[in-house]
Amino acid sequence: MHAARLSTPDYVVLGMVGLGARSGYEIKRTVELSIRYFWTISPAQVYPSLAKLERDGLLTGRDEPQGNRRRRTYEHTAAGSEALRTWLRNQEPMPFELRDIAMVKMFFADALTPADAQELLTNAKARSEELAATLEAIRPEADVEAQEGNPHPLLTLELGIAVHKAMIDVLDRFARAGHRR
Amino acid sequence: MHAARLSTPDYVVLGMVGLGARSGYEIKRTVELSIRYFWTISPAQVYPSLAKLERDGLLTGRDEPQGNRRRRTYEHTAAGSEALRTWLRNQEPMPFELRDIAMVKMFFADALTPADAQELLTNAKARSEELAATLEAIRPEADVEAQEGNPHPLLTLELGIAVHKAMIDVLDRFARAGHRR
DNA sequence: GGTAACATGTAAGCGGTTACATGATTAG
DNA sequence: CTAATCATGTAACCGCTTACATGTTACC
Repeated sequence: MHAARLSTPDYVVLGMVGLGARSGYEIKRTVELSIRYFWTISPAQVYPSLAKLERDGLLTGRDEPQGNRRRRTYEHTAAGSEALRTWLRNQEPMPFELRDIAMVKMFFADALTPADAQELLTNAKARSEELAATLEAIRPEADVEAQEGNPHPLLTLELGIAVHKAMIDVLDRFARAGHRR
Repeated sequence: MHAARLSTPDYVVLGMVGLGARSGYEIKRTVELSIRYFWTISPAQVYPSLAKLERDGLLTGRDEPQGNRRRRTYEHTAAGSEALRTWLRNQEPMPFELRDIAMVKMFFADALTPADAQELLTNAKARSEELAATLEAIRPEADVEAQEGNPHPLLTLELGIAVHKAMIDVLDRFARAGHRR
């Protein structure tokens, strides 16, 4: 029950249980449906994390098999809710970490012929357009959730959309400025 | 001399040599001054990577000590330039990978009191403002480089600035919309 | 009867960082 | 004299992913 320091993935698991994801499987699926564009998590992290959080007294688990299919569900303890809030309030440094191969390639694009460089930028723009469209597609659900009193998933969704629209704008302006030459 | 497949950090090293960074130390420093906001690299990667690229015949190294201070400098071979261009042209999938604790925290902010949630968003906004300002500060150098015929570092710089300005906008609109309540 | 989804877990490996180790030169 | 910068490297560790292993239930 004594708390080894929790990692960010642990807090993601804790947070998802707080939002109603009950089993490990559901946590993983919910991550895919929501925060996938700024955080990912694999089953090999989720299950050990749940076990650890339960050992530390931040979650209570109970077996809730569906027929013969096993299933373990979790809920916050009081300590678990408090640990999540403490982490959210805690003003640790939050470096903006982006590892983007497309940006790296664009940075080095001078090594290419103008035509090849242009193609690279076109691909990057297409990628952002696809991502923005994908995010727009889930906006209705986030809207509903916002009207039900939790506007923050909509906020992060809008941040994602805005980021990609901004990138599209810059790439468009650059192309029009005629750096192709 | 036979090529084990190169990783992205290897191509970053190769690309930096192409842009004129000569020693391992200089490569590391140049990364810090330029692409740090979308790619990082540590000395423990740079030196083995240089050795590998030389073994593979993509770089030629020569010892160029400065006084008694040792120093090994590198240049592209023809195969090295070609390998870089091939990689830049190659249309591998380039997933947009962002791991951002601030976004995660904002996503879960509903677990906080409105006042604490607002503070979280204020911090996120401040972070983007600082980053945008830092990037703006190096714009003059990128402008000069663009006028000298390599506009791509300026492009990636502008992408970074635009991304953070977009985030600031969304966070401002959200705050004004009065979700604090 | 087969595929997809539900469900949980482990083992091995990889990519990367941190910390360490060493030493020369320059600027204050 | 001392701190910062230049310069190169290794060893240990860690977080995370991939691949594997197993079994159930729902749907076509």
